[in-house]
Amino acid sequence: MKSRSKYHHGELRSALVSLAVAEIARAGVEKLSLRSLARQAGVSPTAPFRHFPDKQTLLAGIAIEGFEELTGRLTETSESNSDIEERFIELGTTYVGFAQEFPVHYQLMFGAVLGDFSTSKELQEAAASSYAVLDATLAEMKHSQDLDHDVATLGGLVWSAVHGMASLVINVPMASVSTGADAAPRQAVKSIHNDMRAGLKMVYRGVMR
Amino acid sequence: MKSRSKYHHGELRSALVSLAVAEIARAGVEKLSLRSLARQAGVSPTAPFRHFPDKQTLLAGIAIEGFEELTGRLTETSESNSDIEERFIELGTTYVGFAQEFPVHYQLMFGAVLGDFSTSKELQEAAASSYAVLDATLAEMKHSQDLDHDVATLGGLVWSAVHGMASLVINVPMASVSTGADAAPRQAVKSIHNDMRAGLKMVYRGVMR
DNA sequence: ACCACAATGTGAGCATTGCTTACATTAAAG
DNA sequence: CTTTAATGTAAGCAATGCTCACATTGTGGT
Repeated sequence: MKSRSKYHHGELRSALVSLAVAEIARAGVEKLSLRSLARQAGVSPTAPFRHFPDKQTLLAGIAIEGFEELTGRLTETSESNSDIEERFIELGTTYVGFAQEFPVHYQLMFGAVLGDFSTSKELQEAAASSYAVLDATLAEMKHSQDLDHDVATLGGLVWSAVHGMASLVINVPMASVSTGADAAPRQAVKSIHNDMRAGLKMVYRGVMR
Repeated sequence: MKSRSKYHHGELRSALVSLAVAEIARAGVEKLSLRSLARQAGVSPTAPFRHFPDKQTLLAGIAIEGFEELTGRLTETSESNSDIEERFIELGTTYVGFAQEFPVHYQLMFGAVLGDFSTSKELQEAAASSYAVLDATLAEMKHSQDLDHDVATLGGLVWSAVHGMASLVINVPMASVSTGADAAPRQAVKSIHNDMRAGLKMVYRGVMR
């Protein structure tokens, strides 16, 4: 039960994260203000500091939340696909799908705003968990398929392609550029996005013998 | 000749851009301060506003500078490679090479910090120029090679892979993560980076019939 | 050579921000 | 039920982005 007096918010931490994500989506990370978040949450300007030592850590919190969600999705995808090639491809679509649904999180997870992850052990671990799922699949492929390139190179290539797709789907700076004759790039992105499975298959076959 | 009195800086605009790039590389875009730049340039705190209406525009200026440099490099690469496949591959290495040498610029050009490009016509045009070079090569490939996929999809795939490589080479959040057993991702990136040509060839062959 | 004028830089100042420090209230544990 | 840790508040400081009124300088038209 909740006390009538709202001296204690009760869910401030998670409320701040949600509000921050919404604010970033609306106005960009550049104009995010802790005080504004506090106002929206109906709390004093200094209350947020009881949950995050500073602004950076609040942002890191969003990234951590993102990695946790991503890890969950990747794990689920991995477990529900026994065929290795199928799994490989589905992991890619899951990855890009996540980026689509959580653009703000993704941007914090892979953008340069957060700088080096070394400042937060929690962040490092959350990120490592996500990559562990991908690594596992890669390792299995190494044994179950005849690759003509080492797994490291394969991983880099695939990761590059998938990560690139995700980035483009999110940012698509071209959305504003391609208004006329130069609409090709945008269509390209849209196309590759619409037919992600085909795209990954192409990469896959470029690597396999 | 320069007047002895330095009431007028003379090169303030470009000086501010350089200083800003250095500052971002050192401390991140989050703690960039116009006043600090002014101090470093030895001018009053309000002087920068004579060259940029606001902070965002200063950042956009960096991105524009980046697109100009990139366009120049891509053009040069394109002109010095007559063979189409060779050109295709070299464009990719040039792209990633640029990202490596100008990480701050790249981050502003393709990150989410700048939001929608629609705020600056100059930015839109600078970006369009860069993509024009890639589009041209893609269009030529369509006619000189037998592709089993339309050029739009091909463009998206290649752009994704190259852009992804560039992003990873720059950010490599893993640089801090992979300190122990999970060093695989980093090696993957390093490998794909070291052997960029081979990587692009894989993609290329995945797409070609 | 002059001088009006646009370009560039200055100084003071305002609202807002991140963050600190000292204190208040509440929830939880003993 | 009391002690204590968790959580929130109030006041305040230095720094920032930006505006406005004013100063200085370079430049083009006569």
